[in-house]
Amino acid sequence: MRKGIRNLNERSLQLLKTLVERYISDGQPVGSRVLSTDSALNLSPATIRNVMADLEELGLIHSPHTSAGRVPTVSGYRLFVDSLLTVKPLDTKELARLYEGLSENEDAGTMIGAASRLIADLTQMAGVVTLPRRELVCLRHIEFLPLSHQRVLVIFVTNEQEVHNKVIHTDKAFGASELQQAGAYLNSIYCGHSLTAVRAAVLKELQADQERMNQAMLDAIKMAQLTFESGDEQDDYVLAGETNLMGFSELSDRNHLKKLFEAFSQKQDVIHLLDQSMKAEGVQIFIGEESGYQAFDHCSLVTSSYSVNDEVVGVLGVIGPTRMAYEKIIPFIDVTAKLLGAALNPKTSTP
Amino acid sequence: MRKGIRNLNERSLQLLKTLVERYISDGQPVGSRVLSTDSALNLSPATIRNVMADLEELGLIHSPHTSAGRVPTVSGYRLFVDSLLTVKPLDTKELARLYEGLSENEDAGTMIGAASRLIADLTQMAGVVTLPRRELVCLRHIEFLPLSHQRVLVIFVTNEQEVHNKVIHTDKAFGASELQQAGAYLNSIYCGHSLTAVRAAVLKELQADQERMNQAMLDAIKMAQLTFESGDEQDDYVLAGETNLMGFSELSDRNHLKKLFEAFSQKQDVIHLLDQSMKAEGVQIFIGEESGYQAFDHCSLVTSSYSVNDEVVGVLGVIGPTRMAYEKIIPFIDVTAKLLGAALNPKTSTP
DNA sequence: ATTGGCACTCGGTGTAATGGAGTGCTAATT
DNA sequence: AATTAGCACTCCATTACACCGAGTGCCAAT
Repeated sequence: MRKGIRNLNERSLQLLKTLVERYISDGQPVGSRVLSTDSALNLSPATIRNVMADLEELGLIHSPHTSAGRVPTVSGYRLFVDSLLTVKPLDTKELARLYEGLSENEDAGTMIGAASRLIADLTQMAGVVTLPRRELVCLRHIEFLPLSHQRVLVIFVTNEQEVHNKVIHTDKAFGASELQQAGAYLNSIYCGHSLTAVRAAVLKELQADQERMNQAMLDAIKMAQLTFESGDEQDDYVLAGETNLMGFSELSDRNHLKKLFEAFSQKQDVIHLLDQSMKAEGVQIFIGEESGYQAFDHCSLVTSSYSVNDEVVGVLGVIGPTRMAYEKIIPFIDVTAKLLGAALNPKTSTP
Repeated sequence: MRKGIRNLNERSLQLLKTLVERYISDGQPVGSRVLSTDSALNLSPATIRNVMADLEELGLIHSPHTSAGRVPTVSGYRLFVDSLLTVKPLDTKELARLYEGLSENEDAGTMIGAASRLIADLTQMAGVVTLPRRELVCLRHIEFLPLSHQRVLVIFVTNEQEVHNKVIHTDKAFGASELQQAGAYLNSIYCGHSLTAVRAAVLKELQADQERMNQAMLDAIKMAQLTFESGDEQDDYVLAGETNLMGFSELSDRNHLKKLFEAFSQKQDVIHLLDQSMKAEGVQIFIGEESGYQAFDHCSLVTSSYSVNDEVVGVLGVIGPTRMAYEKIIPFIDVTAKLLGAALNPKTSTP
C-alpha cells in the first residue's frame, strides 16, 4: 500500500509545514516531541512518529542519524515553498529602507548597485542583480576615434548616461574627420533606436542594394555592424554581501565555500542560473542541488525578474543557505524587483 | 647580561634562518632535534635549545605550548626577510609565463587584469594590482553630451583607448551644438597633455584675465574645470585569486577570513596599504600585524611599485598567509613589476 | 662553551563510560 | 481503524582517563 505525495492528507502536510518552519528557525533536527507541542494538532509524539516515517519514505524529510530528529530534504523544502508556505508581510522598516534606497534617480549602474547592497544588508545574505538587458537600451550617441593600425575606438552612449566602448578593426585606416562624419551620419539616422533595432537595420542596409549609398555612408554602416555585431558585451551582474555567507554554519565546509566563491568570480554559472529565471515572470526559487551547479549544492537562490515598461529586462535575487526564511525572503524579493523596475523606468526619470 | 638583537652572533642568526625556512616549508613548529640535523652547524639539540631560548627571549620565535617546537614571530620573519633571506632565482617556466602574459599590447585595463591573474595563478595566493595613477595619463579626446536638468555627460579618452565618463552639473543648460563646440575647442588646445597639466592650465585660465576669451571659450574652460577638478576618480585595484586564500589552514578561522574578504570588498584599507608602498621604490613587505589593519593580521603582503618611463605609477603585490615562501615571492614580485611597467610603456606600445 | 642525561610538561589519540534525545515497534486504548 | 502509552534500542555527544611521544629546561659532566 504505497502512498504518493499527491494523496498526503492535510495533517501530514501540516506537520511537514511546522517541521520545516521549526527547522528553519532553529537549525536543529526536529523530533516528534517538539513537533507535538509546536503543531496545533494535539497529537501525541507517537502518532507524529508514524507520520514522520511516512514523510521520510516519501523523501520529504530525512534523519541525520537514528536518534536525531528530522530535517527537510530538498523535496521537502520544495513542497513547502510551493504549497505550504504562508508568506509574511514585509517588515515596515525594511520596506521603508527599500523605498528610500530605490527612489533616487541615479543612472542604471548606480541603482543596480544600490539594489544589490540593499538586498544583502536587509537579508544578511548575498544580493545579486543583473544589469538590464542590452536589447532594451536605446542608442543615444555614437562616435569613433582613430587608433593606430586600422583600429578604431568606438564610444557609444545608451539611455541616459551609460557609456560603452569597444575597439574594432577596420579594413582600411580612417582619419579623424572621416570617422567624425561617420559618427554624425549614424547619429542622425539611428539615435533613439534600441540596439537590437539598430543591429537589424544595419544588417538590412548591408544586404540591400548599396548603390544608392556613397562610400562614406557605406563605411559608417560597416563600422556600426562591427560595433554591434555580437552581443558580446556579455551579461553581467553586481554582487554584494558575499561575505555574509561566511557566517553560516551550513556553509562551513571550506571546500564548499571555496567552490561557491569561485563560482562568484567566474560569473559564468551564476549568469546561467540567473538567465533561467529571466524567462519566467515573478519569483523563482532554486533549492540546493536543484540548481544543477555543484557550487550551489548547499545554497538556495530566490530570484525575481524585474521589468521596465512591462518588459522583463533583468533578474535580481538573494543567495543564502538552503535553510533560509523563505516566507520572508520571497515577498521581499518580490517587492524589491518591483521597486527596482519602477526606479529604472525612464518615463519617471525624465520628466 | 641582556643581549639585543644587534649583537646576535652569526650562529644564532643561521639557526633562526633555518628555523624559518623549515617552518615555511613544513608549517609545523620546529624543534631542536630537526634543527640540529637541518642546519649544517653540527650542533647537538641541547645547544640549539639554549640558542632557541635566547631567540625566544628576544621575541623572534615563540612556542605554541611547552612541548611543541618553535615558530617564528612577526619580528622573527622581519629579521629573516631583512637580513637572512637568500633569494631564489625565478623558475624558468614561471618567468616564461610572465613574459608571455605581459608582452601583449593590450590596453592598460586588460594588462592590469592579466598581471593580477598571473600573480594569483603562479603564486597560488591572491594577486593585486592598482590601476595606474591618473596624473600620468594623457588626454586624447574630450566630448560633452547634454542630459536633462543642466547636467552634462563628459566623456574623455586617455592614453590609447581608455574611456572615462562623468556627469557634471552646469550653471545653465547647453545645447548639443554648443557642447560640441566646447569639446572641439578643448581638444584643440589640451589634447596630448597630461591630466595634471590640463587641470593646472585650466585653473590658470580661470584666474587669468578673462577678457580676451569669448563666452563660449569661457564655458568650455569652466566645464573642463568641473570635469577635472577633484582627483575623485579614486584609486582602484584589481584583485584575483582571492579564493586561493581559503585553502590555507592558517587562515582557517572563519572570522579572520570574513574580515579579510570584507576588507577586499570595501577596498579602502587595501588601497591605503598599497598607497604606502607607492612611496618607496622596489619590493616592500608587510608581515602580519605590521600592516596595522586587523583584517591582515594573519597575512603578509609583498608589494612592489611599478613604473612607466621611470616614474612610479602603481603598485602590485601578492597577499597570502604570513607563512609564505618569501625567498621565491620577493624576486617574483620584483620582475612582475618590471615586466608590467615595461608592457605599459607607451613608447613601446605605439611603434 | 658544549653536550649528555633526566625529569617534566603538554598536546594528541584511543578507549570506555555515561547520559540524553529520539526512534521503531508492540500492545493497549479509544 | 486510528491513536497512544510503554519500552527496548540506537546513536551521538560529552567526559574521563590513560598513555605516548615530542620537546623542553636544567644540571652536571666533558
